[in-house]
Amino acid sequence: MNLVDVIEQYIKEEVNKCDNDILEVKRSDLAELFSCVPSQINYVISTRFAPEMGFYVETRRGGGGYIRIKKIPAYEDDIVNNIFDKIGNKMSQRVVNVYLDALLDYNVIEKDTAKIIKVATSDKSLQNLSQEEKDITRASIFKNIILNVI
Amino acid sequence: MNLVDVIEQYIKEEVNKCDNDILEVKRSDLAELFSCVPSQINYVISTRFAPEMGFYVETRRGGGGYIRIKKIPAYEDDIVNNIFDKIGNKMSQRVVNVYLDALLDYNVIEKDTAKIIKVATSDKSLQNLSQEEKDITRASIFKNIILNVI
DNA sequence: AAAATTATAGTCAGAAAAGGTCAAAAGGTA
DNA sequence: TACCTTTTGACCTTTTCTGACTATAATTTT
Repeated sequence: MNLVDVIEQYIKEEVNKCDNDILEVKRSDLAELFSCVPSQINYVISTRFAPEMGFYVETRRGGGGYIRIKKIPAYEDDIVNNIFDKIGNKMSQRVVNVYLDALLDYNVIEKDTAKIIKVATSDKSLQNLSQEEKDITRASIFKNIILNVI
Repeated sequence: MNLVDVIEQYIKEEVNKCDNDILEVKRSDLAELFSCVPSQINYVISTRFAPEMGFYVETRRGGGGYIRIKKIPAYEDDIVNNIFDKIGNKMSQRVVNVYLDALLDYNVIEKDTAKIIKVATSDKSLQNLSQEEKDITRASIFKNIILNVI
């Protein structure tokens, strides 16, 4: 497993441990913990904790600076509609996973179903298409499944 | 025996040795092991480990990249095997339905799964694509899901 | 209060570490 | 010979990691 993956997993676990799903850390502490340069942490944050991946990140520089990572709460009431509304006409594979996780969290779908949707919308299944077409098709498939199956 | 065949056999043995029949290797390691160019490995994968042959292959580029080869056990089933033999790289919506009915008939898949496949491969879900792209993508989604649910 | 210092975090470009593609050359076979 | 399969290599793309330099906030000094 890559360093990014290790750090990503660590942060996710820590976030889950926290009340309100808000974690506050010092970038330099993380860097030290994983023996890497501080900018590696920025790399992890930007590739794995972007808003479209279901996280809000706030930071502050200077003395007492921090990185605050918050899991975006899924709205319990009518999560399906909420997700549907948030979907634009393009979706990356990662974003699909974020929503599937949320749907699983709230027991809207089962693990097997999530797996099937994941495969249906995977880059692998859409491999003959360009990146743009992949993302558009993914969003379309996902929406249709939500409307017709869930 | 050709190099392709040697590598094919090696991979098959290794996959069998693995738990869950999932093998993860580095392309460069394989290439080194068999003293060949890395792209030879791609040749082996694409000619011997295609979905039609009962394998599911995922890869990842970049640092820490890999090739993951998964054997689909149920592929030994005659029904599945037969269907895969017949599917080309394009499928119309009608053909998808025919095969779904067959798979349902033989209890290879469940009703819910069939429904998701039907929606995912519908013209509606693929509406942004040309007819040709629709049919290719449909076949790809169909194969990938079947390989992952049976 | 202003200036200097210290403590953080951010940015960006380039190196490194993979895997992918495609076409040409080589080898076999009907 | 004509065709199909295999092998090779040059070039491409993606992902990760590193480090030099920049920006901002708090604290200390003058």
